[in-house]
Amino acid sequence: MASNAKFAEIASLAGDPARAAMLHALMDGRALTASELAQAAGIAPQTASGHLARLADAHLVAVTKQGRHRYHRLASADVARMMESIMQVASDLEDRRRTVVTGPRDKALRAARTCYDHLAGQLGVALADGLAAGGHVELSDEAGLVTEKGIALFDEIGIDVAALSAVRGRRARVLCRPCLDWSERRPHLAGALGAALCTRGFEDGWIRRVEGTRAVTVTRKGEHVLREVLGVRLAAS
Amino acid sequence: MASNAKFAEIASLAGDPARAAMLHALMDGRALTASELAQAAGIAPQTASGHLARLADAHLVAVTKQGRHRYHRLASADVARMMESIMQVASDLEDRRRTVVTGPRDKALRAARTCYDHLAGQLGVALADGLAAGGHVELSDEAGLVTEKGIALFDEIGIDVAALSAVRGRRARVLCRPCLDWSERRPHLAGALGAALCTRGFEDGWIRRVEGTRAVTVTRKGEHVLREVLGVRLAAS
DNA sequence: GAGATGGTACGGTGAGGACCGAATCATCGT
DNA sequence: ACGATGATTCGGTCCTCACCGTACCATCTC
Repeated sequence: MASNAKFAEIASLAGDPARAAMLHALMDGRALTASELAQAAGIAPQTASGHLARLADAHLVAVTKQGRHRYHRLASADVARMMESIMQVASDLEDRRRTVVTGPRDKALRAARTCYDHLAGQLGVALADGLAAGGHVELSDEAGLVTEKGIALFDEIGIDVAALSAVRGRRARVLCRPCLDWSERRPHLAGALGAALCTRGFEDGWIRRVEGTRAVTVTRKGEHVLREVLGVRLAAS
Repeated sequence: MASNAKFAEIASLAGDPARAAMLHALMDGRALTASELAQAAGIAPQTASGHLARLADAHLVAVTKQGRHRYHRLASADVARMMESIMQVASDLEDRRRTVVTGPRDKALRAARTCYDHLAGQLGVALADGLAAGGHVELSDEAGLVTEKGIALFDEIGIDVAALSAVRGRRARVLCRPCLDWSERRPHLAGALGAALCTRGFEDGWIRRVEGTRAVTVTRKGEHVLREVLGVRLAAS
């Protein structure tokens, strides 16, 4: 099969530690400059430049030129999904080998972070659990759906579920994808709905980015909304 | 983050052409011997042995010793999903570069093949389309669900949907995962339901494996069942 | 214009690893 | 027990590629 070569090419590109670190840094969905990515990977700018050229050539990252800066971002949601699925296998491996203890530096990341365009970590899982417990979504390891009740709830907070995808069924809509969380090993919300919730959260000030990382913090306002409206039960931090 | 190293390790393992070919050969879900995999990858047995040891160490493949043979299979559905997601990105790349013409040797594979534990290719897509058109499942790019009507239909052909997963909702069940087809670029059925349909197809003689490949053929009986019961419209081959 | 900063080619060095030949171990058939 | 077959280990060769020093191009600032 001809595509075996392409397969190996893609996997190999993601398989270099430096490139993996750069791709990892882009997983929050933002666009970063070449220098920032070089620093994230801990390599010299020239080296990073070479790597980024290869990643762009393979359409793993997209480049936007802006003045003397070149902004790099993940090329598509497909790439992000690929990264997630590799992370899933990698964290499985980590578990089986039972080597490292949870690094204290990861604490903020494990509590709440963005994963490309949606929320992950304990917050992401708690959000998914809360919505599932309230009967607003139904989730399994492999698929998910929004219920009628969920459609009403999301409408309340300004998310038009119908607009998120072509209308299909009447009773329920299929546009919420479960995404196994590598730190919690439980599904959280991804897909169009997960992205919309995350965006809404930033816009309405429920959550805020921690400068320079994928971690996010929940604001006081956010605590209230999450608990009262979305049924999220957050462990005391 | 500590898991970056593991990530790179996994991706790097999948990124070698020889190992990629072996993993590819295992994508039909069967277990193959070391020699068979060596031949599939076009390398000497000693080389394959080394590769397989590394793949097993990273828990990408699982090994079953049986007499003087050692059978290797994909370690988990997670690994298969990872492969699929990489294939997705790789086929995207292939499209954009517009280099190769569809190889004539791939014809059988494009028509109908297994993808780990479910059906793919034109057959897989047509099956998904037929079930969706009949209102038995609802599919989007990111999620899928089985309708009440679908539950009844699958019960008719001997698939107990309730038994496939823990019971959650009443109206619909979420255990059918869409899986983008790399050759058709349309979703087909994966997940527990996709696997069950594929198994049922082999057991009841609707489809048959083509020796030594992932391709499958539809039997005369299968044509009938697919058309009359499942609403599949197959293009004349 | 001159200087500063982000980013990109080019060349050489060094390490990791893919590969196979030869030898060894394990298991099956007779 | 003996040869045949599947599979692994060891040793050595070769090549790819990640990395950075140096030099160069592009853009912004003054």
